[in-house]
Order: sequence, then structure tokens, then C-alpha cells
Amino acid sequence: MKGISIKDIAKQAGVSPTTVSFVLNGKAKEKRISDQVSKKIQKIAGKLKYKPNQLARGLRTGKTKTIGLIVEDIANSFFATLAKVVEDEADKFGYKVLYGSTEDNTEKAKGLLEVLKYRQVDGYIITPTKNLDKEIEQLQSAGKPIVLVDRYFPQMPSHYVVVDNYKGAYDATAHLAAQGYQKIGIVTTTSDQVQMKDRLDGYADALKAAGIAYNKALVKKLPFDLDKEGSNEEIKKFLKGSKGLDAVFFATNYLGIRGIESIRSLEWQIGKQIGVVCFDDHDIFRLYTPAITCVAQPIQEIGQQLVNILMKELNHPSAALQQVVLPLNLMLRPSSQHT
Amino acid sequence: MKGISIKDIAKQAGVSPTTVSFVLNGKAKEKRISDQVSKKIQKIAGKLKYKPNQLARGLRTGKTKTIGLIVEDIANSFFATLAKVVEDEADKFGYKVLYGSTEDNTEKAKGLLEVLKYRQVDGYIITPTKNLDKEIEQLQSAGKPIVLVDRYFPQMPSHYVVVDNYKGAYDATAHLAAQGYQKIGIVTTTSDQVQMKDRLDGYADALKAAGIAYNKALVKKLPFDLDKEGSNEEIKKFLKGSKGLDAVFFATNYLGIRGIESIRSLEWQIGKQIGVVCFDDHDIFRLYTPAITCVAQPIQEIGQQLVNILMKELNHPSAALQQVVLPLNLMLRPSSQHT
DNA sequence: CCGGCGTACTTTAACGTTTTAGCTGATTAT
DNA sequence: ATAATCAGCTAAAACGTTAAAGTACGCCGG
Repeated sequence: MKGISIKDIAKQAGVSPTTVSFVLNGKAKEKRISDQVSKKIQKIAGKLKYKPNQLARGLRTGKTKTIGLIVEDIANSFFATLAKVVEDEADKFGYKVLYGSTEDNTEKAKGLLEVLKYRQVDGYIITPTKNLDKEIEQLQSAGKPIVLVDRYFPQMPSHYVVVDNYKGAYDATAHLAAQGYQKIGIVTTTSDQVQMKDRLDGYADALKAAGIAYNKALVKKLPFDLDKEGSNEEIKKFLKGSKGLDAVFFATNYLGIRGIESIRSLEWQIGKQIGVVCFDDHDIFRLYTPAITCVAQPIQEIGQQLVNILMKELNHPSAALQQVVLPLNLMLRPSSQHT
Repeated sequence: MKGISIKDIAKQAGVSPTTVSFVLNGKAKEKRISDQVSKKIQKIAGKLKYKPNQLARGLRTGKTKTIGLIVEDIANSFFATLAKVVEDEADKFGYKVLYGSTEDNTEKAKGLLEVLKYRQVDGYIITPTKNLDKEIEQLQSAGKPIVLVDRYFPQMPSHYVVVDNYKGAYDATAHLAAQGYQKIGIVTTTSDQVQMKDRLDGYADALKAAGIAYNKALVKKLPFDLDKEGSNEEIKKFLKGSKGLDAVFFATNYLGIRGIESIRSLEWQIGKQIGVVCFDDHDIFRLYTPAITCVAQPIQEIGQQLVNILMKELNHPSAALQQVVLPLNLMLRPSSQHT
């Protein structure tokens, strides 16, 4: 059960393994192998269903045709969908994907990088955690192509594909204000990475523009690793404790889900008693009654850009940084509309 | 930027690469390497942060410490969550995961198997598609450990981890009947694989046991690859067309989600006008108003069993087939209760 | 008729590891 | 005294592939 090797083909064709390698790598012309021999080898290879051993090839060439995908949480619908797009796109180029979840934990992320590195992946798509810049820089200077996603390090040059978090949050908040909501809160994460900072800034600036004073008491930050029950408690406490609060912006999809759950257990009427907008779309937001207004990310586009940039870098590395900021789409639904 | 190899260590320690290999593979005692040399090598390896090249090792040993995970759709929450559990569990054994989605398409599945095979994965966890048994048997007889999940081929011996689909569907349907629903429909897939067959049988037998006649007109089957809009249309047509229908059992999570959407657009009251139960749990079912009764799968347990069985087979293959059928949990919620 | 060139390949080495067989020198047994 | 044993290592081959360098042969020009 050893699998067919280039040697088997060589033997059958009565030529050397090198010749077989040349032919099967499309270098027949370049290496002046006769058409006769070339065809014979092709035929035998087809008959034996020869598949090159990627390990041997990788060992020799230093290329594994594998990319590492590091996300925050593969079980989260945003990242799961992204993973699928990445898988499909990479497949078009003959690449496979090795993935891992960081749980937003820098140590876990470092561990993943370590493992992917000694598995010799050719390139990386990374949702970085807080202090991962050192490790990423190291990989970069080792010549490994890396594209960041969802967030990046403002002080560190790198390729990235992100969305316009500031504008997304601004539009969402401005929309709430335009609907007549007065006391608008935000539930976000404790993370001070750029994507969350931008969302908070967008929220704050939109309030200002609407003539509403920014009130620190209306900003609730929750740590990523707080469990569902804990978050729900915190959110409920926040909602109940903020007298006069009439709308809230949830800054991530899982916070929005927990927010809905919390509001529900308080028996408040979404849309009437409290306006709700969430970052990220999700089946739940579309289906909930009332449906939840959200800022939808173009996941398909993000995934395609990621893989395209990575492939470009893999094939001809350039000095130019690819930094893509994609627009978001505010999906208006009843949860944010007074009736 | 070549990376540290065993040779570098050997040079620094003034010994041969072989000795280094012995020591780093824990064979120092067995191969009678002196403690002195052993420690020196360990120290140098630590200092240089040596990581063995998995390609070279794999080429030599035939083991890649990688498993292939083939699911129906990684973007589906059930499979995404399962993938995460598998990843975590495999990691405990030092294994990485290569994954792929079949979209329930046999050709795509064959392609995935092909790719994983020539990437030399050590073992497979597979959600098989309809006609994949030949390919799987071939892999098995090539000595590759395989564990099936979610479904299996009754006529083909194999390891598998599934849930008690029959009982789950039976309990769900019996519950509807016990709540006084009389005309109970089912929306399922056109698949005739065992997991769907069992669900349909459970549904039918529960009806019989409740003294309700099985009515073929109340069974709606939809193909997997029908898109969201198409499914919604079909479901609406089915619901409206079945006069007197007072409850419906959705046989998969995505059908349930589409079902809710359809019922919503018909403006029927779930629970009152129509009882609803769904196979699989999902955030949506918990959060929807009214919350949706469902048959929850023990995803954590499934993933752990899968990896444990696979690891056992990888380390000491046995003749005994591991076939695990896990119990399901009926989560009672308002969607199935007359008030 | 001899060097040079083009054609059509082959030989060899290398990637980094593991494994088998073996080598050297010292100690023990006979 | 000599053979067998043992400790403590090393040399070399192998996994399957690719790349650089080489070979053998025919043909042409001078």
C-alpha cells in the first residue's frame, strides 16, 4: 500500500525519475523531452493514478501548498463562514487550510503560530490577538507572507483586509439618533485593539454629531472570556442601571446575541422600550421578532480578498502593502425604529 | 532563515545527527547514550529552539500527525462547533486538522478524500455523502483509520459516532402528539441516508403509537442544495397546502431556521396556530419568541468520542468496531406547547 | 577531422529525519 | 590469553521529490 512514486513510472516507461518529474511538472518543452517520451509518461501516470507525495515535494521545494488560518473562534458564525470562503478560495489555487482558534488569548495564538510554523505552512491569514505583533513581525522578516484580518496593528506595516469599523459604528449610531432615540448606550468588549477602538470612536462621534453628549456611564465593556451567564448578568445590570436608556448598540455578534437574550429576560420590548442595533449580521438578527438592525460585513468579499492577496504575495512578493478596508452595510430592521 | 536542523545541534554538541535524533526522541536510554551527552543535547536543542521538520519526519516515518475532517458544511453551526471540539481534542494528542466541506455532494467529497490522501493524513473523520462507501472501504483496506460521524452505511462495517436519530425524532413527535396536536407534518431532506431515514421512521412510529395515521401528504422533502429562497417558497406552499396542519417537525437545524422564517412570513403564531419542534439546537431556537423546542445533540461528547476512537485506532489498530450511538436531549420550550 | 553546438536525456546530490547495521574500545567470562 | 559481551556512539541508507550539472550522440562549419 505504498502509493505510486515517480520511480514506478520511470521504471515502466524505461526512463529516469528525473525525466518523469520534468514531464509531470510541465517542463517537458523547456527540458527538451521528446513528445514521444512525454506522452508515454503522461499515459502511465494517468493509468497508475499517480499523485505526487506532498511531503517529499515540500521537503525538497520548501513549499507545502498549505496556508494557516488563525481565527478568534471557529464556532462563531462570522469566522465559520469566513473559514469556508477561505477554504473554497484557497482550493482554487491548490492550497489546503490548517486552522486554529485563539479564543482571543495571546498565549494560545503564539502556540498556534508555533505549530503552523513547524508544519511549514507557506503563508498565514491571521486574526491577531492583542500582543501578537512581535511574533508576526518575526514571521514577516522570515519571509512568510501574512495577511491580517478583522484587525491590525496601526504601528506595524502589514497586509490586511478589514472593514470600515468606524463608519459602520457611526452609521449605526447616527441611525439610532435619527430615529429619535436619546440615550444611546454601547456594549462592547474590553479589547483595546483597533477594530473595537474604531467602533467606539464611531459611536462617540455620531453622538456628538447628533448633539448628544457622550456619557461614559453608557459604555459597558465586557471581557471576551466572560461566559454566557456572566455576560447576561452584566448586560442586564447595565441596562437596568442606566436610567432612561432607550437604545443600545452591541459591538459584536455574540454580544448582540447575549444582549437580545438579556433584554428578553428583562421582558423589555425591543424597538419600543429599547432600540437595538448590532455589529455583524446573523441568522438570529434576521429572524428575531422584531428583526434586529445590524451592520453587515461582506464576508464573501473579505475571504476572497484575503486569499487573493496572500496568493499574490506567495507568487511574487512585492514591497507594496495591500491594505483593504471594505464598506459595511447597514441593514435597517424594526428593532431600531419607533413605530 | 532555514530553520534549525538536527545537524546544527549535532555540530554544536560535537556528536552525530543520529545521536541527536535518539536523544530527542526519548530513546537515549534504549540506545545507551550517556547522560552527559544526553543532557548536553537537550540543552542545545532548547537553546536553539529546535522544532523537528514535520515534512522530513513524515516522509521518513509515513506519519504526518494530521487528521482529515470532512463535514457537510463548516459554516453550519453544528459542524462549526463540532470542528472546534475536534480541533481541541486532536491538539491534545499533537495532531492538527485539515478540513473540508462536502455540501452533501459526492463528487466534492471524493475530491476532498483525494486531496487529503495525497497530503498523507494519518486518519479521517468523515460525514459521508450518499455514495461514498466504495471510496471509504478502499481507504480502510489501505489501512487508514476512519471514523464516520452523523451517519454511516448500515451494510458497511466501520467505526462511527452518531446520535439516536430514531429515538430523537420519536420523542419529538410523541411530545407533539401528547400536547394535543393532531395533524403533525415533517419537513426533511430528500436524502435517504440512514440518519434521515431514522428520523422519518421515528416520526412515523410515534404517530402510530399515538393513534394518528401516517399521512404521506404531510411529509415534505427538500433537496440539500435548494437555496434559501427556494426552500422558503416550498415550505410555505407545504404549510399552506396542508389543510388542518397544526404542528410540524423540522428534521435539521437549517430546515428549522428556514421553517421559522417561512412561518413568520405567513404571519402564523408559533405555538398557537402551529406547533414546532426541530432537530438540533441553535442559538436561534433558544432566543426566538416563542423559543423553539428541539432535540439537542451532545456536540462536545460527539467530538471527544470521535477523536478518542481515531487515536486509539492510530496507535493500536484493533479488529473491534467502535460504534457509538449517543442519546439526544429533548429541550422543551414554548413552541410546542398549547397554552 | 576536430571543436563546437544542440538534442535528449541521466546522474548525482540535496531537503531533514529515522533506523539499521556496525564500529571501537573496554570489560568480563572461560 | 582469547573470545564474548557490552557500553556508547556513528555511518549510511532510505523516504519521494526536484535541480544542477553532466553525458552521449549526431550534425555542422571550417
